[in-house]
Amino acid sequence: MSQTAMESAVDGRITRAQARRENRRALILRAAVETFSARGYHRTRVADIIKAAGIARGTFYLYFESKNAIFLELLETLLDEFVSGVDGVDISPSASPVYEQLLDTVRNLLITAASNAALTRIVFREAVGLDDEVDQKLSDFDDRLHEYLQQSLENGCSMGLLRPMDTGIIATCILGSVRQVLYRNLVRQGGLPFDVDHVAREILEYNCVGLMQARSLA
Amino acid sequence: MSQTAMESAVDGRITRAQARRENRRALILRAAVETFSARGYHRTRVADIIKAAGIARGTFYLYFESKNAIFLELLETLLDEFVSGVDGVDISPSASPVYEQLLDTVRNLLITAASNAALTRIVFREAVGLDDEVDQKLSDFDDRLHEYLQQSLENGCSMGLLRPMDTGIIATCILGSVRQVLYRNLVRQGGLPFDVDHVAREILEYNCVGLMQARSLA
Amino acid sequence: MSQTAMESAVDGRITRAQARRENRRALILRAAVETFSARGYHRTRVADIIKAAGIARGTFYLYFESKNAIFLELLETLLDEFVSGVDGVDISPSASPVYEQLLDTVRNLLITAASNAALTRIVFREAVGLDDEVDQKLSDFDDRLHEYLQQSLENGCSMGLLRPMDTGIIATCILGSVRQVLYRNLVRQGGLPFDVDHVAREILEYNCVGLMQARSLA
Amino acid sequence: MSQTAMESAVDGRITRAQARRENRRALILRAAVETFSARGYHRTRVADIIKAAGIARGTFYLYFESKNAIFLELLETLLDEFVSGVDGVDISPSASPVYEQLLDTVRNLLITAASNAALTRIVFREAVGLDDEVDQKLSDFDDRLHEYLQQSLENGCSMGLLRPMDTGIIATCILGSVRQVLYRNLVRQGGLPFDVDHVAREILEYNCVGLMQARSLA
DNA sequence: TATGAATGAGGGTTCATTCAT
DNA sequence: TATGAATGAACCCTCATTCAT
Repeated sequence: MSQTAMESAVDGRITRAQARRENRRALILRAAVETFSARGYHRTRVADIIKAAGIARGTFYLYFESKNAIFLELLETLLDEFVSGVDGVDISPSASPVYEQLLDTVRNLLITAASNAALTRIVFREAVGLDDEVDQKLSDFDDRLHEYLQQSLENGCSMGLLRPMDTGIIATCILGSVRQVLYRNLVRQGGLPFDVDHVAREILEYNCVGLMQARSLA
Repeated sequence: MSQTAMESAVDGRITRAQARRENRRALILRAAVETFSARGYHRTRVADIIKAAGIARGTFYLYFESKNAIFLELLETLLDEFVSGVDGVDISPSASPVYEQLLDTVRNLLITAASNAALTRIVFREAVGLDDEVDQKLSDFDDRLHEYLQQSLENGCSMGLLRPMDTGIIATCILGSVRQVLYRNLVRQGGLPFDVDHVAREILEYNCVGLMQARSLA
Repeated sequence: MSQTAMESAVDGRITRAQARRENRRALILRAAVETFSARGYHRTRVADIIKAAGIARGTFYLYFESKNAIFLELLETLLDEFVSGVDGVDISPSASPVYEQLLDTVRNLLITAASNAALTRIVFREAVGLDDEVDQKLSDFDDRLHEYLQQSLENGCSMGLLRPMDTGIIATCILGSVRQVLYRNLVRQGGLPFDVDHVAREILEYNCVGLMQARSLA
Repeated sequence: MSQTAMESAVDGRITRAQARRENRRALILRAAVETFSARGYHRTRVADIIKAAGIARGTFYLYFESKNAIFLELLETLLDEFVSGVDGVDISPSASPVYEQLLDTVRNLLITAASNAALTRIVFREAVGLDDEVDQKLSDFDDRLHEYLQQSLENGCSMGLLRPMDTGIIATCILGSVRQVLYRNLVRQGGLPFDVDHVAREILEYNCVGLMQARSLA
């Protein structure tokens, strides 16, 4: 056997081992998602996760440093997915209108949440207040969305597309309206599938024109 | 000493004892609010509360059945205050306009939250997922507000004051927008005082007319 | 008022105060008997006793040093009554036959037990193993009865009235047979009244016929 | 390694693990017997048992649900041993005489007690009054023995072997006589070994001679 | 790597007793 | 003397993490 062949054999072995390891990690992560989602962080014991994953106690700690660590990883994964669905606002002439971009963002958030229902449920249920690191991550995520929204709003205002407003407060309102809809659909209604498009349109309509009857001459 | 005098003396003693007891309860409740607010429910040990209250271990259990019970009582107190600020919608001709009533409700929620900052912080931070009873109470509260809002919206629609909409979703949006503002002001910004009136107006404006510049020809 | 009169007045006051005190003690003792009897020593809390007696917590400790002390006093009372029912064996010609004396003793034990049902129940249920002092008192009582019986048996043997036997073991048997009957009647059967005479005769028949020299002509 | 070899290796591992577990359980049970026997149930803390067993706190709960559970198991073990020594009465012509069967039963009880001295001591000292489940178990045991004895007595009476009697009371007497002898030998005399055969014969002599039909020429 | 028995810090609750009124 | 609020030592049990196999 040539050295090259040997190397690649070794590589193959390593690769296969790594794949095995990744599969195992994924297995445990899935089990953790289910368990955390069903029982909440504090009521979930490591024993529950390993039972759901069908692994031994010690094995858990070969893949994750602690119960807190696996939760943190799940949280990061979800937030990353959310963030990746939020594109920066493009105000170049060739770009789609700002409100179209906002619509896309809302839709992305809804879709991400819907396809990560269990995970989202955990975060909404009780990620806040767990520990300082978790709190920080959520705060950062919130801040990031908030800043993005506020910037978008300010751009819209200065371009005359949006009415004058306290962009800090309104950005918070927008975030909250979306967040609450997610919460109600995922946590409260037991994760039943919902009409993403309809919901997104309602949210957008609500955000753009508010509640009142169109004022012809306002 | 006449019998009447004796009786009132006894009454006095009873009243004083009751007052003492109430004071004591209040003392412990205050200590609990501080501790829960600062450290969160799970990281708060009974030891922390009694240290903050300056009482002995056993004394705590003289006034509250358990750590969970005192939390539940705090939660109820807060939710009751919130609920009491939400009046039913009055659509009689002599009543103020529906949007005025909504404005009052928003203001009331903001004020209640601001004057119970620590308590509100606890509820927002981690009341959800604590235990089934707490979850139920919070859900009920949410549902109550949601129903009230949805009913108001439907009234507004049928009276032609509001545009047609999916009142279920929009009620959720409204709730979320207010909730998020509270969260940001109380939890994130460390409870710094904020301009309730300004915030309420912004929220209302946001809810009523949305984000967009007035559409002259819609 | 003469000095003598005053003194006797004072005496009267003292006497009346003492009477009051004794009544109070008796009240608490009765309450303790009921509670201990119903729930057992360990499951009885001081709170139960004072509730049954209708007195305040602190009052209890004005009359008894501790929960253990009141139990000890009850125990002593009962054992004293039992002991007083056991007369020394009289073998003088003018005395009634030994087996008559034994019969009386058994009857006395039964009667004492029946008229102190609750108290006896406590002692049978769990006086043993409570603490060293209680154990000692019970052991002493047991020893005393045992010795008395053994002596009686030896007398009977040496007088040719009883068959030869290991008086130590047999004394124990006799004690046990009586004890078990009490236990069954008082503890197990809920303290329903029982026919003392019938039971005593059966016990005696059981014991005596077994112990006596063969009855050639019965 | 052949599949069969592998399987047996696995079996071996499982068996060894089970054996280890059983040993461990037995170790803790022994420690518990010692501690309960020496200090009594209530004065025994779980800390005492684990110190005696040389294990950690948590380990205890790996093998037993609670302090109460381990006591219950000890109790059951002992009562089972006692019960297994009590054979049903056989009145067929080929069977040994009824009184021989009773003799065996007494002997068995004595032997079981003697070889489980510490355990028996606990049960005698304070099993009664511990909790409802324990009480029930002891009552059931008592009832079982009592019924067995009463049935035996009735058989003996109807066969003309025994004199007429109140079999309920007399069964109680017999039980008590044996019980008291056990108590005296195991609890009071510190568990010093005793001459089982001699004691059994004395008990039997005491019981049988008393129960039998009058012996005309004995 | 996989296992699961062992660990022990941690925390909630009870209840006999004390003491200021 | 009577009260009952206050005390705090005592003790059971859980569960995240470690480690020998």
